[in-house]
Amino acid sequence: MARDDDAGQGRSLADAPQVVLNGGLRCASCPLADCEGLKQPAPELLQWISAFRQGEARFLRGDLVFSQGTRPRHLYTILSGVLMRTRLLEDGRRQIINFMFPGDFIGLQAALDGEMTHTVEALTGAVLCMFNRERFFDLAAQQPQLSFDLTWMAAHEEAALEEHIVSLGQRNARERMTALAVFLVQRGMESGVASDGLLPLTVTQGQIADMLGLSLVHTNRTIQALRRMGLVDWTLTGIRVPDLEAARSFAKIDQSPNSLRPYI
Amino acid sequence: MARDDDAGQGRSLADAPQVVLNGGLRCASCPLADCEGLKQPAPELLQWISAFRQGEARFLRGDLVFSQGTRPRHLYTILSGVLMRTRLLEDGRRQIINFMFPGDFIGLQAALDGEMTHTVEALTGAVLCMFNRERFFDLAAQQPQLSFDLTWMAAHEEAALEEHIVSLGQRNARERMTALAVFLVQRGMESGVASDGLLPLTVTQGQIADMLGLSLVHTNRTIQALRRMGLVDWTLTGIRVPDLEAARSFAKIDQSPNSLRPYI
DNA sequence: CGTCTTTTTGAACGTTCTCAAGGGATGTGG
DNA sequence: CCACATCCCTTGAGAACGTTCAAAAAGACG
Repeated sequence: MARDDDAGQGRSLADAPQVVLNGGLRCASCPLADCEGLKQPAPELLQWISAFRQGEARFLRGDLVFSQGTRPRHLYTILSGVLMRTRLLEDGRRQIINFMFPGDFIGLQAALDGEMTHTVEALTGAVLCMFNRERFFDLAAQQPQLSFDLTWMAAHEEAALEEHIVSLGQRNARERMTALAVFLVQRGMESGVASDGLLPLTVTQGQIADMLGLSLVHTNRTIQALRRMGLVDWTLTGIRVPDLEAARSFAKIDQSPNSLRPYI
Repeated sequence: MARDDDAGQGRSLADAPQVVLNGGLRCASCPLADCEGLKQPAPELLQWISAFRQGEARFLRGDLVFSQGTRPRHLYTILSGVLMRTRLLEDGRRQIINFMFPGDFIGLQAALDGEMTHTVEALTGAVLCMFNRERFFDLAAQQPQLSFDLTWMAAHEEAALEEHIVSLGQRNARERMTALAVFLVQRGMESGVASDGLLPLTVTQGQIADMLGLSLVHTNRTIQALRRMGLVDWTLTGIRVPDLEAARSFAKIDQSPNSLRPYI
């Protein structure tokens, strides 16, 4: 309802991202190792991962990591940066499905099915850890803990989408936007990207509109309303939620007890 | 927006469902073995499953299999029947997340996290195959194929929710309802529950409203509109979509190539 | 036959959308 | 340094879609 075009301001898939074959950071110095919100892999699993990883890929804001309908050759773990998953209807309407933070695994669905049902676009500069898609599951079969973690991640992504469905189905514009802001800030804090109720992240109002299923105009008015109410201050440069508890109660979010998130 | 109460017309969780310990059908005569839409487990996996299963549980329409906020002791595979997953907000608003058909696995998220984030309710009489939650993952670790199937199922459920998010975010009432009808009929045909564009299934308009995030009144008017248009004929006793292709094109659904669904 | 649930209808109201236009910031080329 | 283009945000006003309240009709069930 909001989008005219937009997607693809950055380099498209055709322009290869900057790839560093195994020369980049090794797992021993993985930036995710310091992240508090993450469950660190056991030494032997780490070793396996280390042997399997192919290198890193760097993307700029606006770059597409995957494109809906294509068959990707790689799987990725986000080392740094924030990305989003979007889905296009034939007539150009666009829906943002979810956002992805450091530690998240990208491409699981494609790895199983072959063809992407959505597009993944970088919202900030991003560094991803590359894996080969072909051999992934054969090798995963030898690592029960890894299979378990994969299942865990898929199940939790599902839970996040559930929450999102509740938002779209039952909440009005203000509640919806508040719920999204709280979700993002919280998720950012778990990933060490946000702190103190502030997540520095460039999201345009057009993108917010596509995430919430609202028109651009109404999105703008809702942002202003929440700002006046002191609940959420969302600007081009970041999201601030001064009182998370107040925001949660306003949007009727029930705080889910979050266990430690594994990563690969 | 629609619900007053409703949930729990049947027996609640307190009233135990009818449970048949291993006396019921054995895997050798599993009703799912004949289902065309399902990928049959390999013999050795089947044997493992057979040893692990605890029996069957039978539920009536309206019975709750799981209740939001509780810690279930069992996991289930649906042998027959149709169920739905719903989520309640504090203030009583309810959102139906998805429907579940024979072959679907129930309780994965709870198995990982302990606490249910949603309720599962039987829409028809249902027979479920019971597994013990505690030992499930220990044993699954010994069956790589099983781990893979679990990941597959979680990833695909995620894809279904994605589609649902697109509906809620981007489609208007008519498109939304058409998309849901097509999804259900198609899913029913894969499970052998529906045929010829007709799915016999008792869903009240109140439930449809909660699934689509619409008010009861508007749901009713939308049903009538779609009936007049000859696209979807949805009554208390079933859903009929005379021309699936026309309906798909109206709702802008891109036919996803569906691979065979595994089950446990 | 009476009760309960579900569907249907009317009418007023409110949220959200669309159309239309203007303004601020940033960047590029002349 | 200015002119122009682009992107994003902002505002106004009317229309459309969807909600709420209220009540009645139609089925389902014992």
